[in-house]
Amino acid sequence: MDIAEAAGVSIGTVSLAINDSPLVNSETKKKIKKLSQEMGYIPNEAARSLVRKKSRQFGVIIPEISNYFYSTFIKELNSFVHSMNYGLTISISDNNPAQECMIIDEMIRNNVEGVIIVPFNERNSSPEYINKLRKVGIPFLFAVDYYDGIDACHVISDLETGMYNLVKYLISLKYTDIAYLSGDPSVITLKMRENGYRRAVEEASLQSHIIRVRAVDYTEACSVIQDCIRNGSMHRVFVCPNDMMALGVINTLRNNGISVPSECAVTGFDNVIFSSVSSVAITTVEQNIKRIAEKSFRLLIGMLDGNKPDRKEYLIKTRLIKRDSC
Amino acid sequence: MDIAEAAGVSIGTVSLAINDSPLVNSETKKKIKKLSQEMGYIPNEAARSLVRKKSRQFGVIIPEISNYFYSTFIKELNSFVHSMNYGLTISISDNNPAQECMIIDEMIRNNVEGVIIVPFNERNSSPEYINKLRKVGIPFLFAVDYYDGIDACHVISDLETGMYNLVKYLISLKYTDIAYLSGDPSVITLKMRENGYRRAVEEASLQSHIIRVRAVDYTEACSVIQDCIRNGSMHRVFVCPNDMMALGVINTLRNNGISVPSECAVTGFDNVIFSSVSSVAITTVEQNIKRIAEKSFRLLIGMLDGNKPDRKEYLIKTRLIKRDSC
DNA sequence: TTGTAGGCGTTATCAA
DNA sequence: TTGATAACGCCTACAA
Repeated sequence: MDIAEAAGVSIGTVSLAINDSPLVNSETKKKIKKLSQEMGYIPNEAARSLVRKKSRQFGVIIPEISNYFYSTFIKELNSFVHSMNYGLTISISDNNPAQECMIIDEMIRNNVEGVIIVPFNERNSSPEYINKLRKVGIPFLFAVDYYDGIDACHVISDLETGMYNLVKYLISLKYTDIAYLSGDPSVITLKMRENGYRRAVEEASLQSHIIRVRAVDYTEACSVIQDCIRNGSMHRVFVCPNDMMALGVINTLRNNGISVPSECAVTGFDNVIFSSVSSVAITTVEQNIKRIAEKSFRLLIGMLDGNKPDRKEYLIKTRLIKRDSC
Repeated sequence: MDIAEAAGVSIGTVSLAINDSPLVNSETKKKIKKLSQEMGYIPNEAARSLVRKKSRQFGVIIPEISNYFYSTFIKELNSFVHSMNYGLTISISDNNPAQECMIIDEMIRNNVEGVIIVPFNERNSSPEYINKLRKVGIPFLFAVDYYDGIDACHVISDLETGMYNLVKYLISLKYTDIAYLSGDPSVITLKMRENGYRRAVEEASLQSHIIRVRAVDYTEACSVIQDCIRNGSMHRVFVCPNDMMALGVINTLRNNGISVPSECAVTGFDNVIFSSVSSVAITTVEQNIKRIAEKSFRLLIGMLDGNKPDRKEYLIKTRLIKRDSC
């Protein structure tokens, strides 16, 4: 550390000054800070974290990054983490358990102080590798979704109530023939939505129409609706578990000369950007991504201070957004 | 290191074994590996990088993450980096020079071995803080865009040729009244597109119609087209510098009863997902994001081995995607 | 208020 | 083929 000799003090004093210790004379401190500035000194984080046994880094794992929902989550989380003077290590599992396992190891190697895991959207039959985090004493939790069988808390949207309210709203609009495009119900977040639909429809003593789709995406939505049109098995409303599917439904309907919403109503879910960008503004349910990020972060920070979360499940309120597609 | 005593060997031998050194007896190695597995040993990266002076980490800076273009770039880059057994530190500048400056410091502190900078989309009047990287000897380059005045190479799409080819294609379709929605020409990547438009139109001796917009986004596109309709200053084709704007134009036209493409043609740029998701499939120009990521990465890897890039500018070919909006 | 010295977990250089 | 030991750069007692 050449600043030491340049300033004519010992290396220990420099360290104290750099870290703003009150022990060091303010004159000396000023001199050292000025010098270190001039010499472009930048401390070595590896050495620091080695001796302090703290990295001031959090880790977050997401299934994919080129997905507006996840990337927005990252954006929000990133700003919370930075506002507390922590760094955020972002890792992408690519919907792959093996990858996720590797990432966990990586995080441990790098001494992150806490991990937020956003599970991928497929069944993960054996996520027990996640327990490695507990073994080495790194606090962690799930956000947006969770894996069954891991003892950790999770922060997710109250999807069931969200969908329930949406369908209730449809019913209040006097719709009675309401179909739901549902994916694999073994995926928790899809199951929750489906439950909301079911509950609302049953309460109103309406017939439930669940159309199973193989994948909850745009293309699949298009082809399913194409089929419905061919078969004449149309419904007055198509409720979709996400906005991309709603968009697919709308585009397919319109391309077949069926007008939305006058002949056929459609709703989405998530309120990702496309909602406002569609040819007809889509009625949808907004997930409060920022709030999920914030809550996860606060819980994690709390766990660092030894505060165990007081529940296993934290549900974040959703918001019904009424637009023009129904 | 408790593995050492458990295995009855010295700590140095354990280190060798863990790192698969051929110096150590294969029996011993096997025993040590087995033990370290059982004991759940995970090496401390901070200590490692401290002594090796290598972090096996690259850094990438992007302006925002909840943007399909950037997040796709990250996705591609991430997989290249991981395939070479490096880690990728992803940082978000949030379109903020001060933030970008802090990130650079952070990367230096963390000893990353190379940095890829994706500049933000506004003028950066004094990006000289980036030169700190050079001072400490960390190789870096620009991708997707670049800042003037920094001596580094950049890997970007050949946007000018891309736009030129698109407009030539329009001309070959016998369109003659072609307007261009252009943003701030002091932004390099917008300027390049505009130049392409100009060149094609001039070569064909057509009148050029450049409509300046304040921001190159969806809302602005909508309001500009709304104005055109009001003023009766319509054109036969609206060429947009990106797909979101094209979507805005199309939706506004259709909502005003103007059919696309029969009355009015529209084109986009970038080929982000929306292109195929619009009510009418948008003719656009694809940027080869994967190729940009790959080339940037290869150059950076090369620089680690002391290979100076042989040029300052690397242009990646774009691809014209003919669809239904014209 | 400042200097000295030990140690964080690992690798690398010798010597054995 | 292995063991001992000195770094790596920084922080932190404790001593001065």
